[in-house]
Amino acid sequence: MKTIEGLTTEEERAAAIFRALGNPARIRIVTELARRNACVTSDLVDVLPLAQSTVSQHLKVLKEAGIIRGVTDGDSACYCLEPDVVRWLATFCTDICCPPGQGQTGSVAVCCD
Amino acid sequence: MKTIEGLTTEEERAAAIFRALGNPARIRIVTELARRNACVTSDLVDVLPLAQSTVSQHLKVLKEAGIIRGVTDGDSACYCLEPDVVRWLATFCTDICCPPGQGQTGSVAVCCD
DNA sequence: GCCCCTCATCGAAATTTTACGATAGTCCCA
DNA sequence: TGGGACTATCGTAAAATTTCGATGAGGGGC
Repeated sequence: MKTIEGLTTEEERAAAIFRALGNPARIRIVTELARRNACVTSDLVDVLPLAQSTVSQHLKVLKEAGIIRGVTDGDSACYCLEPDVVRWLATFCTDICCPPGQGQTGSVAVCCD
Repeated sequence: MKTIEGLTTEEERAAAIFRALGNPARIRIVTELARRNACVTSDLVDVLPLAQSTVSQHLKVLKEAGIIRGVTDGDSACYCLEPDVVRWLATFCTDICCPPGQGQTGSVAVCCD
């Protein structure tokens, strides 16, 4: 993938997070963490039809993107969401539709109809 | 990529949209469309350091994910955002942090500290 | 008609992602 | 000390993505 110069920090961050979330298994992990508040790896392995090593790999991707947090205390690992990041992402999406500083009710117009 | 059975429709849709947005060039296209409201392909080719065919490919991916709309009237092609989809995505993210039906101020707790 | 401009699609090469089994590390319990 | 449970990492094979140049389709102007 070619590097796009001139991207803002926000855009780069958003692309990285979107990429991490753009996989069915990882979406499932995130929604499962949201539902349970916290999971150990084996919980997620039970939920997903994937090998343990693959789930571990997905967890690594999510962790590197800052979407989840994980602490390995001894022999089990506890994962949970990083809610601030998901909230930041929601704001990023909202800002695309209703850019701040473009009028109070400003909303992106649809051009092609 | 393996299919994950048991995904909800929402999760599948979210994964598809996230995947489409998980690329710096496509994020740039989306923010550019948000800023200008509408662009023809050549506008975007000028903004991105990529070949015209590559930009066209990215536009196709975004269109197939339902994120943008494009009409080809004769010679030029006009693209714009599909704001409802982006708004839906923002709601999806918000719901992960603050799941509906889990108490009024319900927010995902952080487990690992 | 003929050429130019704009854009989409095709085919191919390089890179990245996805997935698995095998392996190694860490802790707990007997 | 030895074995079992739980995870992370490594190596690798298959699949998908990303990018480009070349080509094709469609309209407008000379």
